[in-house]
Amino acid sequence: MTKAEEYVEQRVASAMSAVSFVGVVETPEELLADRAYVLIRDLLITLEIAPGSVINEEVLGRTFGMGRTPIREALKRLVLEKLVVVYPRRGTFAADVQIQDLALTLDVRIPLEGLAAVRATRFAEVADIEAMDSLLKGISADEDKKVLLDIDAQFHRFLYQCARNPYLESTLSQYLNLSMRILHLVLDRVPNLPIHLAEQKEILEAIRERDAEKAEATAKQHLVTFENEMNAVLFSRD
Amino acid sequence: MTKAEEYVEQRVASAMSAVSFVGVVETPEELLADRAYVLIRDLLITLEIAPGSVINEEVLGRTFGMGRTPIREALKRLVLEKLVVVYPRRGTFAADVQIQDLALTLDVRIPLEGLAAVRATRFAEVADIEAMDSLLKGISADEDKKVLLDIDAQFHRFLYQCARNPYLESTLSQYLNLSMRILHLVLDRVPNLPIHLAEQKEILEAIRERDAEKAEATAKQHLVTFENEMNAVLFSRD
DNA sequence: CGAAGCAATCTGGTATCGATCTTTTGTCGG
DNA sequence: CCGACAAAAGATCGATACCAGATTGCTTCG
Repeated sequence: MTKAEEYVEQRVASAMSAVSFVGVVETPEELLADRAYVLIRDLLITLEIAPGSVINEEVLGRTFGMGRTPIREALKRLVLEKLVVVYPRRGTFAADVQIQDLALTLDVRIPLEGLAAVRATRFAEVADIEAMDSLLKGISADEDKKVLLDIDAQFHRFLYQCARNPYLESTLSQYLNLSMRILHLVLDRVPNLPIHLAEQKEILEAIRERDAEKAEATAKQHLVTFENEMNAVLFSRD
Repeated sequence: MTKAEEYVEQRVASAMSAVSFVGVVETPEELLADRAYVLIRDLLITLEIAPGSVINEEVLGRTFGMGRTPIREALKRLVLEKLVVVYPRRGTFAADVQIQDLALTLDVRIPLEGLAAVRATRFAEVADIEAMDSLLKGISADEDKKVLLDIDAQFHRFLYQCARNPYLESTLSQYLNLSMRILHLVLDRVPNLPIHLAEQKEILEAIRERDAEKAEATAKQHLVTFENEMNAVLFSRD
């Protein structure tokens, strides 16, 4: 076993234990390919599999206790989401993170999140809004960064669901994954996540008031803020 | 072999012969899975595989002269694009076309096509614009509907490429596929495709003049026109 | 006529073979 | 002795064939 393999296996093992309580051990009811997808995706997003590193199908399969087929299906899916790159008959790699990709993905995300916010003002149910509201209110700004990040992702997924458009939801989810990966990349250098929390409360308020224009504007602004912060961090070091 | 299988096989065989001149027979350089993806996708878009009909992996594999694995990978990809539905351990089916899906997909497409048009005004090269222009000019409005449809798709793909954003391009391509499928559904009832040709010329003109605002507006309007036409046809029969 | 059981069928997953690319090693020439 | 080219070994994904699990539909028996 090479050093790269050992590294991956070690990282994967820790991730497995972290999610082991989610799925029941003795019931392989869910599809192995789906399980593999979630596991590998999270390893990529959290950078536990570093960008550019080698991904070996057999090693992953052995680590997860499954064959190569579910792994392959998961990887093919991740290729479409641009988190993984496969060079035929050569190897599979975690996709590199290009700083220009931040701007490219946000170009797409910004109008779509705006659309999602507009639709949410029409379709979000009061109960959902209140649930999200209490979640946001229950979080103080001095939480752990990982927690704040998780809340951030939850809020966006909530927004996508409230838009009641499965196409929009799945497209935006993919882009959120890409953004989360970039965020993890500079996680220790990003200064203030609390501001995101405030902006999210503002978006939620606009949805509650059924103010489509305000919801769209604040949702877009939320991403612009994010982009500016990222650029400040990314280009200050460069 | 069931009747459904015979039907699919027959349809597939005709499609194979239709594209056989494209790929060289003796050189399996390209990946079989990619070839299978394109073949099956086009069969779905052109409705040669009817919505709701059964898709049998083995039958497709035999028809294409390959095993089940490439077919499986292609189908998994098509599931993500929502052209195919798989019920685990039960069967695979061509996704149904819901009339509401037209509005849902266009909701997403409209802002993104606008974005693509805006970006195209910045990044499109003169040579590309001229090539597209001569293609559009060379087509008269009384061409065969299938030809006009193909031109329409080519124009959109051209727009996506000129936007110089691979994320945007791949996302929009998926939505274009879905739209093309709906278009094929009502192909014999849709009245005037020539108007699309005129609108496309207008979009191209805006790009040539580097008028971002006009390009965005006309690109969006192009889709609104499409939506109105579709709705007129779809709901008039209902 | 209804329910239980069996057979057929299809996808999910594994193991294996094969093709291709990379790397290493060995040889030859300078 | 060193460098370059060539051949062979290693590694990885691509594809196939086979087996297993699950669901469906039919058949048969009460």
